[in-house]
Amino acid sequence: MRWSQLFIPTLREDPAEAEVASHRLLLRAGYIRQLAAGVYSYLYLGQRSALKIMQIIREEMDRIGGQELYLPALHPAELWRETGRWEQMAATMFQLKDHGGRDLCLGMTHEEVMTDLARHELRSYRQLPQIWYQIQVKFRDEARPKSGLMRLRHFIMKDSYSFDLDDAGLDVSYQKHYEAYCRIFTRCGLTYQIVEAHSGAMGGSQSHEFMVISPAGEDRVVTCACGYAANLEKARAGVAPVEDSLDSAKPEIFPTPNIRTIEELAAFAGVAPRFLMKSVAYAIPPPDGAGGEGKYRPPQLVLVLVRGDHEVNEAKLSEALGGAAFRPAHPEEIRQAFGADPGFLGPLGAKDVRILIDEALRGRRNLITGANRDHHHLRYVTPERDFTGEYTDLRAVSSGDPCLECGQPVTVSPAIEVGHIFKLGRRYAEAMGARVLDRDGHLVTLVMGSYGIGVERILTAAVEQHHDKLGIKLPRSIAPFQVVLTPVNLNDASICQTSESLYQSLQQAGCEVLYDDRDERAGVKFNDADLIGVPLRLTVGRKLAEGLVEALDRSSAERQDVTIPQTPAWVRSRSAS
RNA sequence: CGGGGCGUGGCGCAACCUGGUAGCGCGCCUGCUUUGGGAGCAGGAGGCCGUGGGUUCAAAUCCCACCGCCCCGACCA
Repeated sequence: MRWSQLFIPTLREDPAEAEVASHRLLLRAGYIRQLAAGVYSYLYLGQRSALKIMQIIREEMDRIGGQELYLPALHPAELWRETGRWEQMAATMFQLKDHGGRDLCLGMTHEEVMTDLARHELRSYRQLPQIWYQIQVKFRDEARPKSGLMRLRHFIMKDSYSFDLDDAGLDVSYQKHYEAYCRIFTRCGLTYQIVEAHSGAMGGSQSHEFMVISPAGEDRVVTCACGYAANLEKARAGVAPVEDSLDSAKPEIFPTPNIRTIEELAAFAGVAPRFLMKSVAYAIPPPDGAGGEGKYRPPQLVLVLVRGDHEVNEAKLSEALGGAAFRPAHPEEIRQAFGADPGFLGPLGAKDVRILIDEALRGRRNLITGANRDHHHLRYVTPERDFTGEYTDLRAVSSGDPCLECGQPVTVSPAIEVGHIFKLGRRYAEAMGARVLDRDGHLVTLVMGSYGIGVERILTAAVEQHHDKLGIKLPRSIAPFQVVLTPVNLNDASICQTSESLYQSLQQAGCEVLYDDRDERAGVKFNDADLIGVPLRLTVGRKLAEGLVEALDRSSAERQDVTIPQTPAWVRSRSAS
């Protein structure tokens, strides 16, 4: 392609709204332009990269026997009501009405549509297993789109769904996806980490996420040198033992005027935060309609106790509460149940409150905690002796905690989620009646898996992992072009002629070549080439008299002179497939 | 949804506080010169100052409301 005829709107300056590197560079390099918050147009270069990513995904999905479909993005509400997700997902789903007032939505994922297809068409165990996938736009009304292509309201996802007769079949389909995903992310040039994941609102028994460690990431992963890796939502770790005083004193109230935070309390009491017990109050609202007409039912309050220097992990809390919806308790509710303001709460004397105690507090004694009286705390509080509750794992792991597998300190790192695989089990098939006859002629419910990859997130993560001050350094496999041909001065007849003929021969050799035939000064061309991230650059100029072009590897900065006849072969030897 | 910031030619910004015919850099167009890391000179095009209302002789500027975008938090498949 001749650059002079292409639309590659590079920007000399950083756009003001872009903060993270990938967002800034993709805008500057002319890959994308914003239409609205979380909605982007993919321009020529961006689309070329996206198509390469999608092709890699397609090849690897086909390789595990996946069959590509294309399903509607516009869904009738009834389908989502069948699984209860019309209401459950309402906050992030684009819901709309047609002229006749019928409820519709824009698909945020396709479990319902795929399962609908399966229940209508799959009749017999002989048809199983099936893996169906699509590469489709998804819509999510994100509360807060951000960081360019990192969190979008409108994005491309490869989503696949497996249908098996039994759990053993699902294990096989899941494993195939696991391996396909490894190949996909490796081929895209990403350094990634596979972590145990929380399956959240998707439901299901087992789940892994494919994460790219990056400061721009929104997720947090816990990793250990021994290989343990998990999403922070799910991660577990040990705690270093704490030496409590062996004093057998009874709880004793003491005044703590205006001391509301753990830090203030620790300083005031002259002890480290690990000797404090933090009390966090949550409320579980009663289900709608419960309790009869007009009868107010207060929410169930839950007091979560963690060590002073620990944080509550709400994903774990959700699990501990059996998936019930919960929220931080309101100040009035707290006053009602505890008789004190937040900051002075504790487990002693709380009325009608369920108490959950983090495992890290097991066996501790003589702790300091709130007295349920404003401006007062208690010391010498010992769990079991002074109060009781349910022990469970509720805290967020932090860097330095000992790994449960090997005892070494774990690390918490920010990461970009590029892929997620779930064992869904029978949840959707059961709700929607997707069944087949088994060998014995019995109707059995299908066992499903669901597997997603964010196409834009691969591009974003690749830019985050591969860039420098000058611009993008995309891996060859997903770069929009393999090589940029840069004549230093087109007014020089021999440079011009050589470049033209080199352009022809590179094309004939099957190289994806971007020919910078613009009437620009060399500096402009070099800077643009560096910015847009084409892996190889061929400079036609100074050394032409010796019959040489200068080759540059953008990534390694390695330079090499190549004779003109050898150039196409040299490029091909360094190009992706 | 809570907190903060910002909206002025394509991009980055100034003018706003202290009201009086809108300016700078980059980019764009034309010509000449130049040509290996974002050239020089000369000439030129391009702006409902986010939207609506109000105050005023007069509003980009002051007041009110709304919309949009960004950041932090909450939320998140």
